[in-house]
Amino acid sequence: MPRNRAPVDRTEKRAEIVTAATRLFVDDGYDNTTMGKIAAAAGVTANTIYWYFRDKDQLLIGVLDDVHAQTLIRFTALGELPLGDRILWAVRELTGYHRLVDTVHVRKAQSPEIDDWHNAFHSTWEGWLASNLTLLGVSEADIEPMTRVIVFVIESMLTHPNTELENRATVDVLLRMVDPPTS
Amino acid sequence: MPRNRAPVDRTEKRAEIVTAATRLFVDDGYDNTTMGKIAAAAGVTANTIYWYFRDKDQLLIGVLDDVHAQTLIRFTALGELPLGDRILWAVRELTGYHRLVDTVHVRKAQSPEIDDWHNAFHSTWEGWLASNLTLLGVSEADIEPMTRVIVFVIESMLTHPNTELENRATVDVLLRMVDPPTS
DNA sequence: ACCTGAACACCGTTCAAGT
DNA sequence: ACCTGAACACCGTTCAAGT
Repeated sequence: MPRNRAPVDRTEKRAEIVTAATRLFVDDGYDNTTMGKIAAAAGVTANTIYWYFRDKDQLLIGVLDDVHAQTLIRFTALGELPLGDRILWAVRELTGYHRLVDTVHVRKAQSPEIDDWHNAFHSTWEGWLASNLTLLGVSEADIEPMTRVIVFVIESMLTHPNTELENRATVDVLLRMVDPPTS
Repeated sequence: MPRNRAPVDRTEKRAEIVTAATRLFVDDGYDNTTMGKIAAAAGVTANTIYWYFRDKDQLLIGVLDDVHAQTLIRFTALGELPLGDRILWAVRELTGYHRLVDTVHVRKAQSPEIDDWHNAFHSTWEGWLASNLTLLGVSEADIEPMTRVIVFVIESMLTHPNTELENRATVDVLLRMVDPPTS
């Protein structure tokens, strides 16, 4: 019996649970998804999930990490694009996950781990945006508030779905903050 | 026995339940607040609440209507102020209700009535903002997306608490969209 | 009309017991 | 180490019964 047999199985089983939970959290929402449904979709019983995750919130973090990692990979694979196009790409890519966004905002008040995850999420994207704004010549003092505004608008665009045309218009007026039209 | 005795009592009892629910939803969150706790705080048993509200979501709507109505009254009582100051006032006033905001965003997917309430809320404030932007000379085509951006940022400011100084800076750069600095 | 005690169906989580 | 059946505590909601 090879020494890495068990660990590999464990990783695979964990991944199956995360995959099942992701689909259910995304489609039906966190509250409507019972541990029993997730377990059934992963081919185990509800209490087995607790061998892999401390509780339902830790499973949520597993889902968030997975979704975020995959999004980061695709985001990095994007070629050079103007800031507005990158933002629209991210909105298009993440709109399907709007229920996860709302759930994180509710549950970060209950779970320190989800609060940490949420803070790290904001740090990651605010850091990326800040360096972009610097490159675009935004003054030092404006970087922080502008970064906040842009992240806020992106998050809200996810949770308040609009048409592609409306999103384009939203991002256009938003970036006029950064790069005012030379009238 | 006066004919309006019962209706008056009913209104008062309903108000007591709403008051109790408001405090608990705001302080502890919707999920952590059981019907039993609300009932105890209002001096009844849990099932009595169902005589006044169809279910927990309808009680949430009762709470939202109450909080929103009171906020509207205070908002109207505000004197003439620049747009930025009015926005900061609203943020200051509503920050304490950030858990309600997040809860509405999660539950509007489950309850058509809460979805309706949320849409009406956005309509009210986007309408008010749109007329303000028109007065400030914003072009017809920009009104709608700018209104969206401002409402999005206000909502996110509530759910991502910052210092008063940070909020001031956020609103300043935000309104540069509306009124670009004459450089 | 209004209120209650008791019950129902369900859910997240635990635990003793198996392999 | 991994998994399960059974149980526990709890919750939103219902209902028959009272006044």
